Amino acid sequence: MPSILVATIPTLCAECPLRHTSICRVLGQGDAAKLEAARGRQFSLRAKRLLLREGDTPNEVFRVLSGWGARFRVLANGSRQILSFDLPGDFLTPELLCGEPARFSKMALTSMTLCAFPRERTANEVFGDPEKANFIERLLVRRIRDSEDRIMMLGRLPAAGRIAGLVLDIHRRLSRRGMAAGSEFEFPLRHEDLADALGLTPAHVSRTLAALRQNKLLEIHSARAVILDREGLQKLAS
Amino acid sequence: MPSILVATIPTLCAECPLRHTSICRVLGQGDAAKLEAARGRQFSLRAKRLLLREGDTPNEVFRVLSGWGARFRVLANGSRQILSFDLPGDFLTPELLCGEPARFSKMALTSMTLCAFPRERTANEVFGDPEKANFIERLLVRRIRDSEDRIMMLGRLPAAGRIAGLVLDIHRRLSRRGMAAGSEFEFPLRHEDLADALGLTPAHVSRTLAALRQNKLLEIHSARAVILDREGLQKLAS
DNA sequence: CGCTTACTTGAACTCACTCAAAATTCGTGG
DNA sequence: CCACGAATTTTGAGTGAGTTCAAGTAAGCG
Repeated sequence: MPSILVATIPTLCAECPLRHTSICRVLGQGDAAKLEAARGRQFSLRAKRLLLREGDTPNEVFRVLSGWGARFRVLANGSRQILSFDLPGDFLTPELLCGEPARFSKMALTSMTLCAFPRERTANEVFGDPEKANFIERLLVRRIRDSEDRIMMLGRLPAAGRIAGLVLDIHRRLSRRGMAAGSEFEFPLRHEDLADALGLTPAHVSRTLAALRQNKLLEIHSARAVILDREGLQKLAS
Repeated sequence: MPSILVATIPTLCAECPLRHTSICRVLGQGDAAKLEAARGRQFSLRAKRLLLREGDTPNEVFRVLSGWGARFRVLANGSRQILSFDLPGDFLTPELLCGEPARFSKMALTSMTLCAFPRERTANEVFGDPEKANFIERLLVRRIRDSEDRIMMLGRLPAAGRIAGLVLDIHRRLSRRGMAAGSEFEFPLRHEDLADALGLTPAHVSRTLAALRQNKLLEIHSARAVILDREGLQKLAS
């Protein structure tokens, strides 16, 4: 076991760039002190560590401050299906607010920093107020939409289209958070992660990415992605 | 245009076997008169008719009294991806309660009978009361779960496993409603419907069903399905 | 009974997989 | 800063599951 670890200096909510968005806006309502009071611990997680195991009923929910994660399930035959990726700023596990056991695991893909919120207190806070409940409602509806987009991709698109769709989706999510410089952005996913999300094998992901690069559509190099031809990708992902 | 049509005698809520379940329980709370007041028209729909077109913002939501339907989207290349099947008793389009435009179409696969509820009034009724809102919340969470099950199937299972998983899922849903006689039940889906839901072609669905039949796992004949080996199917669908 | 729709089956093909080895990149410790 | 080992990516050859296209068969339905 290697020596550890960054003694993280917790970010104060008052100084957090994310405090006006997502769950933090809902819980803080513009008041940093109130938000700080709602928040639990803040902590880091190294790559490949599990944040949550299928069947767990965690007593915290989270917000991602930095780093990428994956939500996945493992089949009987041992293969992994990634259901979604967790990006910086995401509020994690709205579906676990009610205290049901998780139907999925969550793993850090890069090292991550997370803010934790006590589950039960947060649930009470949120479901006690129709307007706040509406926020969760929207999150759930968005997750349905995203799942169904994925179903479309898996059911009806060839490998190149699936990759195009996923990359565009991630780019859109990062852009909205100001985390993409135009068409270029961080992209720490390994081929194996892409494969497990898209129903492919790492080898075929490699070949397909090579083809996309050759056709001047998309470049992925050393944990960065560059969209060269948005139109073209969009067409592939119809 | 063929001559029409069954002058349906509307089922009275007081006599409806579904009145104590799902949305009808929520809206009626045991009082048939109250439910009758909440309900709008009741009507029939012939097979292949659209109930809803992608982009629509319908001013009604529905409950299926009888018949099967499909929720689907159509890709640029014209291919159809079925996202889910609507069975008798299902409450349709909880995600449209809020008045957002539909991201999918809905079609009757067999002839259907539906009860309509005015959307806006129902939404107010439901979201005004935390307990009722909770019902919708659960529906949404279940839909997420179902979508993610489908993602698993499409991403990681071969054709036989996908079919096994879908048939077991439908059997489970029908059983809960008392609509399956043990391991035998109505199954009006065409091979094309299965194919469009499972990311396959009708030809391959036919071949795979033949194999399942040969292995004494599952028989589908003239709109009926018989589960011969539940264990075996479950294993295929891991 | 005839027509349409759905299902089955065959042959050729293709996309993606498997298995394996080579090349590259990354992380770590010296 | 370099060197080493581990992880990841690339590439190749062979295979297989599922597709496409087409023809033939069976099953509903008016």
